[in-house]
Amino acid sequence: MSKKGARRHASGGLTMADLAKLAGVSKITVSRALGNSPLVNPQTRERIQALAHERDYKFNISARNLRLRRSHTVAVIVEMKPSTDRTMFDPYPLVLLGGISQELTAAGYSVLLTTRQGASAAAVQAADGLILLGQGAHQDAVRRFDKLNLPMVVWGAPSASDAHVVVGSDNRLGGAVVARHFIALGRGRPVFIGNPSHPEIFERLNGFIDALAVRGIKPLLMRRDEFTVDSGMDAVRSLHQRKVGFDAIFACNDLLAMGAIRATLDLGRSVPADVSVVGYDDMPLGASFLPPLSSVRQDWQEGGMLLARKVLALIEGEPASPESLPVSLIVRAT
Amino acid sequence: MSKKGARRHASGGLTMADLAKLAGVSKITVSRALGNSPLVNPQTRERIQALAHERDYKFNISARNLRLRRSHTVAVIVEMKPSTDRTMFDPYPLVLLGGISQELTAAGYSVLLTTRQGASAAAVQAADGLILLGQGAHQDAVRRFDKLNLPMVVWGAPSASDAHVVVGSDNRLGGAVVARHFIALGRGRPVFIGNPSHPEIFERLNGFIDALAVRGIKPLLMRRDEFTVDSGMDAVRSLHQRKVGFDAIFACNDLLAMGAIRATLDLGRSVPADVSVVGYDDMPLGASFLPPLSSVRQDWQEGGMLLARKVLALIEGEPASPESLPVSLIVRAT
DNA sequence: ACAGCAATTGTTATCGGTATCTTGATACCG
DNA sequence: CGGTATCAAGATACCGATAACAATTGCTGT
Repeated sequence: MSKKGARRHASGGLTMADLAKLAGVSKITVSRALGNSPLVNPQTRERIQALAHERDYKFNISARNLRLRRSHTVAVIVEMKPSTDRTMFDPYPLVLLGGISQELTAAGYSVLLTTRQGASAAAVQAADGLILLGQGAHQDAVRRFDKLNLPMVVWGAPSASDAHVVVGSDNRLGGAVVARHFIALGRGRPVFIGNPSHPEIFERLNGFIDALAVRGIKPLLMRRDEFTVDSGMDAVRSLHQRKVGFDAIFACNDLLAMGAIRATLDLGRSVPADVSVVGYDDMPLGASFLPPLSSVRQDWQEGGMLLARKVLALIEGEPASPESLPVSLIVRAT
Repeated sequence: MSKKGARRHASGGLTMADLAKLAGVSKITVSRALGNSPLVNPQTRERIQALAHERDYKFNISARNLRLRRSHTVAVIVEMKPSTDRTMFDPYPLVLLGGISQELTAAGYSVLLTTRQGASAAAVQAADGLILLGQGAHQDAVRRFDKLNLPMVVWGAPSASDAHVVVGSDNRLGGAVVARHFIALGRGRPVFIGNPSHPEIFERLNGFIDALAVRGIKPLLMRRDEFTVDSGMDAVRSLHQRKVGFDAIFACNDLLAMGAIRATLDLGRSVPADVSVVGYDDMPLGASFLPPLSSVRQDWQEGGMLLARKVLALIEGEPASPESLPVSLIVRAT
């Protein structure tokens, strides 16, 4: 019973040696023909390629990998807990993945997707390079993968202390852009909603604070750990209960922003007349929200592609440097 | 310049032969020790494992794969166009992936993520099995992968004609459940919004129609290709312009449902007093929508795990049959 | 006519593991 | 005490591709 399935895979196909025998040449000639090497006669090449196609010959990648000592594979390690984790349900990592995948594929590489736990599962070691996604990446995880001694690129907020190539969008700029927007609108009592224990969000907060400081404005920090609509509503209600005045809200995520707007409206105040609100991530839904949400947009797709290009560079032995991607403020109705 | 990076990867580590020399045994003994084979003396095993750890020995997966003719890898092929494609920006495939990944990892397998274009990129051939995600999967793509002759499982709507193992959530049931909900509410003029050229959505529509037919009710089909809020609003406005009466809406996606609700409210009608609305997918945001959205929930996580289990079964040569996952109607305020 | 060169193809070794078959040593049995 | 069972470890032969080097052929130039 277990034979059938296994055998189909195991010895289903011909090898180069088989093809060689069929074509009356040696294996190496077959190898060269299939690899489009200039070392074979064009006619021979044609003949062998045709034969290979006809007989449905399939490459044995493992053999090639072994011989070439290269797998043409990059492992992408994602923080992906099955629990109620943010990362897992957000569409963004997927877009990031899309960018990575697109770029790697174009370069003839494959993507080995792994979770942190699964990363021990051997196969990662066969990769030519590593990409780390997920906010926790900076702390302990990085070290574990460091010692694999593979070309590695990390997505996140760069910190002075790390020695690896970090690519991320410019969160500090994101915060600053919003701050300047508020200043331009003449807002003087801004609130920041979010969880600054995430390095990326910490950066947003810092950019926000610093840019506001230019005008002597100090924002209020409403720490909220969840990235949900409810959490955003709760934050604003809590402000109200404490009778704290505010005329602008920077939520570090669009869902929080939506919640904040809703709670603000519920309290009888107008958005944007009384309170300006800006979110982060510019999720597709934001444009259809009522009122249409202003938000900071990150180019995830491009981020993924950049990550991919950096690993590829490292794999080729070329240098690669950390890089921050610009973000843009999309001003809508709020 | 290109040497440094390449070399680091290529010949950085020791081989079993090296370890063997160091330990004064033969390489096969090392192999056994590291593989926890009962064929070595426990003491020897300890000693070798300690040595391996100390010297930071790294397995060469390619070599093992070649010898064992197994890669312990499953390729997941995703429809992931960089264009404005639905799949790419939806969080659901990621959840599906999460389920797959979790289950495969637990079984000691890795996930090779590939897009359709990239699927030609060699590495797929090295996989022990295949999982196809993405709505287009049924048509042409399947055949291409069929001839790889690998254990394969497809996510989607089962159709009588296909010969492969299809796993999906029970879309027909999803439609039926909504129909019964409307019937129970006494609604007699239901509308379906969505794009039935997707096989999965076609099923939802059919389930909806059939279950309504029991009461002699015929729903109106508002075909809309985009899965967006705007598209949902547009559908309802169009109904209104054409002066079509309706008292219930089944949108094949939550965003469409939200748009439909908004447009309905804009037109001065009440939800749910005048019009009942049910969406599909039960996205997290739905619960926070105003009014909280009723929706059909699919268990994507479980779906992913099921897909994984089926391929694993096939890989082991065991039989596997198509399967539909139950869905559940989450009744909220609409 | 023969060295010299280019174009093709072949021979051999090797990548780093593991399966199979043997061998050596020790223990156990009647 | 001879013979067999048991355990531990080694020798050898692969898995299927490719690199390095070698060999063959035909053609060129002087």
